[in-house]
Amino acid sequence: MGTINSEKKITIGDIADALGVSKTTVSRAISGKGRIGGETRDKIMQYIEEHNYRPNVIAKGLATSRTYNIGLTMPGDYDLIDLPFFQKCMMGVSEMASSMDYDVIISMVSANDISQLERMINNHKVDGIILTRTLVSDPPAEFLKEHDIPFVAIGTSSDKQITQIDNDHRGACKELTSILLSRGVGKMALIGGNRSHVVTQKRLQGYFDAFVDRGMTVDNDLIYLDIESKIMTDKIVEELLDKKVECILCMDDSICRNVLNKLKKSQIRVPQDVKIASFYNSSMLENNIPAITSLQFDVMRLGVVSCRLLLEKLEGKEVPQRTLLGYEVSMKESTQV
Amino acid sequence: MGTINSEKKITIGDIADALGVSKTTVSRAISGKGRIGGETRDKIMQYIEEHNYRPNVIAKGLATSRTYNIGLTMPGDYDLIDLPFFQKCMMGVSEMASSMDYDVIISMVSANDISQLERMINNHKVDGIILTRTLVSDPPAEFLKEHDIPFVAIGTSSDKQITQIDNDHRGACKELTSILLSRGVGKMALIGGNRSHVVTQKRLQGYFDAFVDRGMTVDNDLIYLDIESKIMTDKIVEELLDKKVECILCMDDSICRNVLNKLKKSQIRVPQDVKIASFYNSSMLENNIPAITSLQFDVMRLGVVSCRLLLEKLEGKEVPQRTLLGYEVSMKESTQV
DNA sequence: CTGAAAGCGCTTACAG
DNA sequence: CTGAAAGCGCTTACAG
Repeated sequence: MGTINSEKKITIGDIADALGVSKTTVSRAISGKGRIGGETRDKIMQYIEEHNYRPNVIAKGLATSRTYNIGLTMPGDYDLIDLPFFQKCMMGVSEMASSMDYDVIISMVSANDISQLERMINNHKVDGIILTRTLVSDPPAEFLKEHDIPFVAIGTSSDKQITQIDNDHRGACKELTSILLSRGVGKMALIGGNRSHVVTQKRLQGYFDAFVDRGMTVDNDLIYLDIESKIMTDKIVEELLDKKVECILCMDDSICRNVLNKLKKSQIRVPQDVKIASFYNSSMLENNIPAITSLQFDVMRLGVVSCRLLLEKLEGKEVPQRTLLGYEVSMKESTQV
Repeated sequence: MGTINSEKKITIGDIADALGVSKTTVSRAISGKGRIGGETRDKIMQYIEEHNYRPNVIAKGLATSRTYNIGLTMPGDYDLIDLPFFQKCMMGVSEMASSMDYDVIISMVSANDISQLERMINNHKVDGIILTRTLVSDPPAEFLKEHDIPFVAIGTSSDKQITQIDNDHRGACKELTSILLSRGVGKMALIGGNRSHVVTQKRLQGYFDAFVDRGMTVDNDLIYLDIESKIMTDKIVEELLDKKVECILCMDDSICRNVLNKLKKSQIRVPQDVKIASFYNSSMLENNIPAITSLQFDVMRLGVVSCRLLLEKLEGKEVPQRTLLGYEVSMKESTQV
């Protein structure tokens, strides 16, 4: 370990001097661009290897006006911070970026404060951006478009100009609903969040798709959206129990948890008295007793793929405007007949 | 918005030309370093304001051999990814960094793979590092020490050379234990995780402190450490019930959840049959029915403070080797007498 | 108080 | 196949 720090920060110039070649030649050996003799290159590469030379990415960036950094937005809202979704995305992004010798800079944004994002752009700290969610009115996306910054978004947007990567929520919801219908679960309620979220619409469509597919009609009285509080959830669950539903489909794990709590308080048993399933997974639900039937999405892959697409975009390649990733349906005790 | 992009990337040279001064002078006006005439400065600052000039941080970095980036390690282990702890730390770090015009680059590390960290350092992408946890044998910390990279660590380490920021776990555990003892809860078990983790030791000490303080003796038969699985937890809970404990103290929220699940399966009521408390908070426990008594730590502040200390260190200031942050004891239904 | 010049460590036409 | 030179956008002794 004494050797590690013995010769510090050797530069392209040092190599050139040591080997009696020009800096240009060294640069070419490293980048692989431009013609260079095989012998010369080998000599240089060997020296680099032996002396553990690492190019200064900052200097390279200044010369090529690139940073080899990509920005990743993370939600700054306090209520979202608990969701492992964003952390898993980040893992995927980081893994892919790292493998391509890029680094990822994070930026906390909320709907009404994108100042961190602005700073990052204005300071020219990144080559491109990954947005970890899409909004109906999307200030971060608007800002990036105005400033001509390459970016991709995890999520779905109606804006055709935005490169999007998302799970196939619609297809997944359709499949889960279908499976339950095929098992004879008829009176099936659906409760979900903000209907102005794109994902809410997708889930709703999937639910409808399943009924249409089987030639059945949806009972609109069993659909409740825009649920925003535990209190609302409690009230709705009571209504649903009065209506004697057989199953409650929850659009996400958070709503599902609230439903489960309410049922517990009301001493209703799952799945004996009512079945439960969730259109989104989380470890919380898996660990529940009974385990909850839910859709499983590979969130880390979402990060990997979106990072790959952004990097391709930065290379000037064409990328598909929308990429849909798969899912799994995980049937558990909570929907057992 | 047409104006936003109309004149792109103006440089210090452009300003100098436009105003008939030298680049040196412009640089001085911006940095505030070196003598400069009031009028000249005002003129330059006004121009900057009007033309929305933003210095190129990369170029500045190359000239000063700084990056204005700090690195933040995040655990790459899949089992830790669900913990909101790291995300909250990140929020705090990001907020402080941003306010000082620094950016934060993330790096996923696990005990047996610090290659991302190495890359970041070798590529000279950051000025310093924040480690979000400490390990008994700590490869990331060792690496940083060898390479002389300034860093601080969130957590506690026996290595006196490491600048550490941590919650006062010992004090907090002592206080919660004390409160319960003072309420007459006598037969109180303690169960926790890996005893080679520093935090486990701190919590254990706090528990002992409380007994010693009140002149009571600890029953070692009620202490179980190195719990690593649900199965172990289940077995231990059974033993504890046989021993007729009045209360089970869980060292963290994850263990606590497993205990609660086991109790539920065994139809043991909380708090009527046995009381429960946790030495660590999480929204999961707050939302539990009944709500669980626990220690509350302000994790975001941990991030803010550690970032502030790192930045001070980078300025060459002396910082305390160890900083302890406060806590709150949150008494809930689960320990009601 | 102000400026010309060198330098940070790389890349890349251009010329040979 | 190789090199001298200019340039990326800043900073900072040094000289005036």
